[in-house]
Amino acid sequence: MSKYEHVREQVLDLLEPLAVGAPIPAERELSARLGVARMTLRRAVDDLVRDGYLMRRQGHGTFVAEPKIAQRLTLTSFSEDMRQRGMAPSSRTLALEVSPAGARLSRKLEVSPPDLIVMVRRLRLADEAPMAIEHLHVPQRLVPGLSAADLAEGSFYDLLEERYGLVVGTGLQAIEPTVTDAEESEVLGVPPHSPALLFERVTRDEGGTVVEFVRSVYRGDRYRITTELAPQRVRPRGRRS
Amino acid sequence: MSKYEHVREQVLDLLEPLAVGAPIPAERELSARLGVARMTLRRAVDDLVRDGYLMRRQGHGTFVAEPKIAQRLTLTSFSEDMRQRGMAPSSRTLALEVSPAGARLSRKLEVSPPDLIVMVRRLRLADEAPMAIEHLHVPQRLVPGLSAADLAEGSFYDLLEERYGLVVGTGLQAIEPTVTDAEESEVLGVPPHSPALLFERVTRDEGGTVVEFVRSVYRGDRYRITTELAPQRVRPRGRRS
DNA sequence: AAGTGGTCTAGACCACGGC
DNA sequence: CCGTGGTCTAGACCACTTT
Repeated sequence: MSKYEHVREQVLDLLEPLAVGAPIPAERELSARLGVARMTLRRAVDDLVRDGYLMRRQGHGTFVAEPKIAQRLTLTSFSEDMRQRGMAPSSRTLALEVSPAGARLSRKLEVSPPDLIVMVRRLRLADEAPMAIEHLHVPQRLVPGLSAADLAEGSFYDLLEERYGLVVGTGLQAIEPTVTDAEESEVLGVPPHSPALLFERVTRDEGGTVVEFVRSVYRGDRYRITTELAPQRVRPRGRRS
Repeated sequence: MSKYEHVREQVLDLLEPLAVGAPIPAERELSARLGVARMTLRRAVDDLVRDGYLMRRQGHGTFVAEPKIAQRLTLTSFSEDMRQRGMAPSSRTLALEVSPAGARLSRKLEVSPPDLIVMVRRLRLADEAPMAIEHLHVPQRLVPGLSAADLAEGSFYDLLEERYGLVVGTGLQAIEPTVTDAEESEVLGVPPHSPALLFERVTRDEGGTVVEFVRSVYRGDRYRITTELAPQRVRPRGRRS
């Protein structure tokens, strides 16, 4: 772990017991206390400010920020997402089968069409009420021995890391509006043709290998996306390809 | 303009003629050439990497990145958003009226209920085809003399800055799925009850004053959100309020 | 071994806010 | 005025990749 990451953890520990709005020690003092250069401390604090833990006021000080109203759109599992929203996540596996990828899936997963894919259909619940239907696709080669029981509890990403050594790196996600079809309405317990959000996500590990393709339908009446927007700083411009 | 911002502009100029994948000069050389410390150059390059213009490979070099597949969810105007998507934005004002804020709007805009609000209903087009309906609400005090003609062309944010000296700072946006009602379907030219995205945004200037509340309905068949997701680095934890 | 980006330092000066 | 965060410097060493 780099020094500034370590400092970030220390500052998190320091601000934890503080009330919202309370100041943390001045940068010069804190860097001395932690035994690092001020630049190193600032790098850590920069991160915490970006993540909404702290707020700076020039010429005044650095303060504990309001608890995040809006979490950033970040690469997180359903489980973690729900916990951040203050709900208890759970899951019910509706189907699990293994079959060849085929044309469309093989492109998404960057494998050969005949390669075997584990396909899982899961109902996702928050506080015991249906929240989303998830279609998960993972190349079988990456997760040998994966069973329905493995998916019953806990985060899939944690499982990937702990059992298979796959650390999630980046993801590309598309979001569009849709309405539920008859089957989705039934499973989610909403009227037919209810507004819903369709998520499609391709996730890669740290090495760039595609580890999953997920297609999820979220109930529109229970799920909304809230984001805090920053102004874009860089002037827009065209670029050659 | 700070030095590193100036450096960022210079680096942008430098990489503009380069093809995707081409390397830019090494950091030590480039910082010398631009007459700044390496740390200052790095701060500028950090920004450009975060914004997807450049890509670093440790021990190898820094390279011109692929044109962004996914723009970040950033505080940008409709005009800019459409240009980034490669379409030509335009606008048609459907209605403009001034009336008291009332209970709900006064909360959103953080003004008194009797305060006058400029309310604008606009059809937003991309490549001459309807894309969204926008309901814009701005306290009249902030934009005296605003007329429908002002909104016909150009970005509203540019207008705010140039004529009224209001620089957009942060925004809080909520996104949820919906279906078009009869009137929206008519104006947007889509079948009734088509999937659509509902955006609600509250925007503040740099001083924290609310400058606008916008409620927009986007066609689901023409508009999708694509985001690149980064793993969350900071451990999640509870915090007192 | 040489060259690259990644991190860290100790210090300087500037800009801003409150007293 | 003083203390705060904001920026910038010149140099050092580390980690990684390629030759």
